[in-house]
Amino acid sequence: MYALIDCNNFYVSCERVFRPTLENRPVVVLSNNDGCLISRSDEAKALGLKMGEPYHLVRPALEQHGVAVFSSNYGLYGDMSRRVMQVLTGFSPQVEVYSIDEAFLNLAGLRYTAPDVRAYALLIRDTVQRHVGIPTCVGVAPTKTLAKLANRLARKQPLMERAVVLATASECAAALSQTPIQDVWGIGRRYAAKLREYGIETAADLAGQPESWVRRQLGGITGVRLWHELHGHPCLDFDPHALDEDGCLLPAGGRQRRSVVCTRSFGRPQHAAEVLQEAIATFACRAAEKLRQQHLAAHLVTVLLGTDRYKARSGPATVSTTLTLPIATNDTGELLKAAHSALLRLWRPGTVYTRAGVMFCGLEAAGQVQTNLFVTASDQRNRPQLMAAVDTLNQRFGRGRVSYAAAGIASGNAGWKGRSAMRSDLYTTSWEELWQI
DNA sequence: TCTGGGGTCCTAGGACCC
DNA sequence: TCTGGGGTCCTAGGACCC
Repeated sequence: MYALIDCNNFYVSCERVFRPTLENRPVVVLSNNDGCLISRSDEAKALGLKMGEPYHLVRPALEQHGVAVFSSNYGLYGDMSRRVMQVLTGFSPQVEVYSIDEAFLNLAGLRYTAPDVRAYALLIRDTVQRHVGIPTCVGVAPTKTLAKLANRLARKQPLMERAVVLATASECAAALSQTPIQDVWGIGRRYAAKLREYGIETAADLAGQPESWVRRQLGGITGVRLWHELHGHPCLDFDPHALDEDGCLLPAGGRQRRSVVCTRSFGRPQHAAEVLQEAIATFACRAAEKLRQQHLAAHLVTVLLGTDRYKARSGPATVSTTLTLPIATNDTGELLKAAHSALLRLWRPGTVYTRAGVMFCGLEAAGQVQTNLFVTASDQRNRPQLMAAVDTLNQRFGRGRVSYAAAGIASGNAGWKGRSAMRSDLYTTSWEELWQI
């Protein structure tokens, strides 16, 4: 049996922990650049506000209804997430962190410290609420896909009872027939529309089709796995995170990451090469930091430039180019050089860009990098120590405290930087912004 | 003026190898 | 009538997740 614990309206719930007066009031959190609505309280959902709606379009309605609005504060959400996951490690030795706000627990072979599975699920829920202040839903079932489905059903329950267990075949069957096809994990908008054309409206309808038909319609093996999962046969990997001696989750999961990305929309559209160069350098520095944090090195560097997605145009909205480095690296200096030449290859005078980004692929474990015949040891001497020193300083004194000049001087008026006008404080991770009572 | 960011997996087709 | 078998790597495109 797997349990899926999912935080309710996670970003909004994080804001409410530190602003309890926002309980029972409509609250929304915006995406980067204050662009879209990406988290809504139940009250905000009841007002008809939709996921992903552009802020500038719904702003009058938000003001009219007195909705509390926050820019996103990933420093805070990341730390709250870490706390939630930490609590979950007390309920199973096998925790798979699936996203910032949800995790799977493997319950196989556990002796519950509760009368039955449902009581255990509720105990998990109550403990997260009490220790971290975040409300959750718990779904328990024989496969991850069914646990997802159980979790969705739990969301409809009264606040204190949000746990659903699907143990028997009849419980699973009832849950399948209650679930609209578009709510099944792995069925997105396209597949849902396609399946509805064949008269498939619920998860039960899909499970009732022959396996071969599902294979043909739903992208081959992916569809077959989904079908078996709905029938209660686990097909998806469970990748528990390793725990250290203190029971803390180690950052790297079972499998190695495939790519590390940093992309941003600009506060205002940009065309000048020097400005784009500064933005790209900033993103490359940030992504290189992430590489080192995860002990990875990259040998493919991709730079992306995006134009207005919502304007009529000829040609693609995003252009990109990739450079291959002879040897994988996580040295910011080398990655900056590569990103810079990729940018020069891509940039066209007179074009107005609204977004840009840097992507590192071809990842290898740092320290086990395949080298080549023509590299001499002195090329690399002291560079890892330099990077480690830069990272240590920035960790201790704040991000960007020590930086490359190519990334620009923090003047605060760089037009490419995104808006974030309504960000709450970093209550739990910054000495300057500690929660004040 | 104004519409996010960061990921994953799978398939098909082409080019190439022995 | 009629042209093998078994592979790898890369790219583009499509779908999905939160």
